[in-house]
Amino acid sequence: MTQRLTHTEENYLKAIYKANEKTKSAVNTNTIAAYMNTSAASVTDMMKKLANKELIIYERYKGARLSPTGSKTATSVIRKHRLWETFLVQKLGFSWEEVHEIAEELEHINSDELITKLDEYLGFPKYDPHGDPIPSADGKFMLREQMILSQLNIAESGILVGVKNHETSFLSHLNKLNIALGSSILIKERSDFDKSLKVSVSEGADVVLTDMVAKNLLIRKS
Amino acid sequence: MTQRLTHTEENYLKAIYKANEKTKSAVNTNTIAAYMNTSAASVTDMMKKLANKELIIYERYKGARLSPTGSKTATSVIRKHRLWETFLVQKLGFSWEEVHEIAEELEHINSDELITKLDEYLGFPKYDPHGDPIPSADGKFMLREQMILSQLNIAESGILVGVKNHETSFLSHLNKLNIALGSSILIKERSDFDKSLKVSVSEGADVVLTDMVAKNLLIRKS
DNA sequence: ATATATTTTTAGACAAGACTAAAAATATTT
DNA sequence: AAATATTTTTAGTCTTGTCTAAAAATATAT
Repeated sequence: MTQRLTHTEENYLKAIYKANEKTKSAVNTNTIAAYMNTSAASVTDMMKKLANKELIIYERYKGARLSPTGSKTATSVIRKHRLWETFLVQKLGFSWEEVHEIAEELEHINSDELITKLDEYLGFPKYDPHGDPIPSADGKFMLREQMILSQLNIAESGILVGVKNHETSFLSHLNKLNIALGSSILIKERSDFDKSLKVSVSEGADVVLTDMVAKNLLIRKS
Repeated sequence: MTQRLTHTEENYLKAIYKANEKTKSAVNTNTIAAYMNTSAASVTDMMKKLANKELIIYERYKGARLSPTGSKTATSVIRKHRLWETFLVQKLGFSWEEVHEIAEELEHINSDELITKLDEYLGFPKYDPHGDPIPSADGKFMLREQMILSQLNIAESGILVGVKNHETSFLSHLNKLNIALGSSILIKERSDFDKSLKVSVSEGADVVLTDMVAKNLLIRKS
């Protein structure tokens, strides 16, 4: 008896889910407000509604955490988002920095059958175009061994499997550097001064990555 | 400078467009209320809002008609609906009676680029899975020569190019009779009593169609 | 052409999701 | 531990889209 939720309710659940991934404990009102780009007062209002619907466990002044139902809903929305992003890139030819906004709308389309068929059509992908894991229908994520590029030593190399930052500007920056999912990155030098790296990408020309960039690249050691 | 509209506003515009297709003149409040499955009072409220935004021309007690902008918006929503229906059937393998509801949601996704790419991906289809014409980006419909099956005489035949009724029950009925878009239908007998037809479908076994069914089948004479 | 019926609009309310400003609770300093 | 700062909640409004009941306009029938 999954109740039908509004887009806004679904987005709040997603925000709590994502905030909780990082902090682990109950999520603050202000944190949610930042995620949702709204006021703390609005968040409090919504927390009461979601608690009433038993989607979250909420205690005044203590923050919120997802109930089992709420968690299921949140992962289902994330699943839909990531499957749609995969569709947009793999089938329609969008670039990875163009798909987030559109998927933000598509993720709220309400049809289990649609998602089942889309998943099949895409060949049951396990990762989306940014390398994020796509949860299965029952909410399980396929985990993988990964580390941050900055943790590699000189002469070590890795395959890019994901990015931590999804901003258009960051992704476009990677495009310009010819860095994409699957690229092989070999560390050649590290500056003692600012930790910037000289790397070669897929056996090609050398490029310089600031530490800020390197910290946002997830690789599998190779 | 196309303003961003709510789903509801878009649905009202679509309703006015469709009602106007039939009646040609300004559309009554009650007619719109029936299309939207809401009260006349709500319609009046919305008419004021849409008139304020210059999407319709509205006169109290006289009804509404679309402005050029309103008409453009309505056709764009219809274009999106029909492209998505085509996607659902051709790519995801849905049956023609399953796609309307899902497309009712998808038609409100807001991205011109998405629709351009989807159109291309589908091979620029001119008709959707029910045989309805898909308007081009500039709002033009591809018309075709067609007539209603009931107008055929004995021994004449036609190719099914569209259906006038989109209800699930009607479409499932056609499925059972093995009638689909492209089927060739040959009239063999007509009952004087109730106008029911004995026809053969694509050179196959004979089936009986009630007049109610025959009136909803659009064919190209063959 | 007057009475009756129908259609449409107005008036007043409500729920959802948001806001601002002020009050209350909790955290952090000194 | 008192004073100050921060966070969170409450109170009161607003907008959107809806509703019902009553009033006004238009259409139909006698």
